Amino acid sequence: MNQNEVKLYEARANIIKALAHPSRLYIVDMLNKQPRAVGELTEMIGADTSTVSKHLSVLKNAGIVVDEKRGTAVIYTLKCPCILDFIGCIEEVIESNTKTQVEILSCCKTRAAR
Amino acid sequence: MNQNEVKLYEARANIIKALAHPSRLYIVDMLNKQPRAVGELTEMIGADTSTVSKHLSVLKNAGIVVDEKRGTAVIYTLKCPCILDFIGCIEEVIESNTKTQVEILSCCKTRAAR
DNA sequence: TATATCCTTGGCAATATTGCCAAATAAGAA
DNA sequence: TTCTTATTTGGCAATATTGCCAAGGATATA
Repeated sequence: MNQNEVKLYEARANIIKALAHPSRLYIVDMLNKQPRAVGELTEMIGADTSTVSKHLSVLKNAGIVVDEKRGTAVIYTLKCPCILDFIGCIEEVIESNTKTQVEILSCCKTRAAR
Repeated sequence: MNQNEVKLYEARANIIKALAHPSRLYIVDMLNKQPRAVGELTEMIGADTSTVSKHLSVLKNAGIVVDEKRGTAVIYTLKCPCILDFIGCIEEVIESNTKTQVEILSCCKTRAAR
């Protein structure tokens, strides 16, 4: 890896890191349906407001969401809906893993039956 | 978030976490071109063998790659090529962020020129 | 068997992430 | 202005990640 490659992969990793948390993935899913205020998301997630606010700032810094003030509230919106294709791929990996598990289990069953 | 939702988002986050590292993203890119032995990847990355081996085991545990022994070597192969669509999306986010930066800069230039 | 090669694992220190509480800030309402 | 609501920020302890070194398999070759 040369310097430029390192920079490229670091840039990618930084965005992926922003997604690498259950609450933040949940937020992305929720914002895909509609923009939401911090308070709404906080209630849906069931964590401290400050925690959710920090999660949102991680997503914002990564350029995944944008915010907009409306009165005292702050509305967050998903900026790149392609994030969801991404999640489709993750689901494929999960399914593939599950399939592998099932195969392992059925293999053991067969052997035990002999 | 109910219990099942928590489990779902945790499962997704675990796979995304496995991708959230520059060296591991590089490995995924390299394995997309062709399967590789640990030693080859180690040389390409320029880290300690043990470090690369641990990165590979993270990817393997997440179900993103598979390994296969060949003599003393261990060949790793990308299991889910859809991972790359995923990276396409990440590139979109990076480009979008860059665009935003350019806009901010050009805005400042305009003001400075007045 | 001995020896070399390739890879994984254990251990550990440095660093980063997470989530809560408390305090600060922002904006509208009284 | 003062009060209230909505959100962000600072601080901190608990936890997780990272990367090196050293040691431990596993497999081929002499």
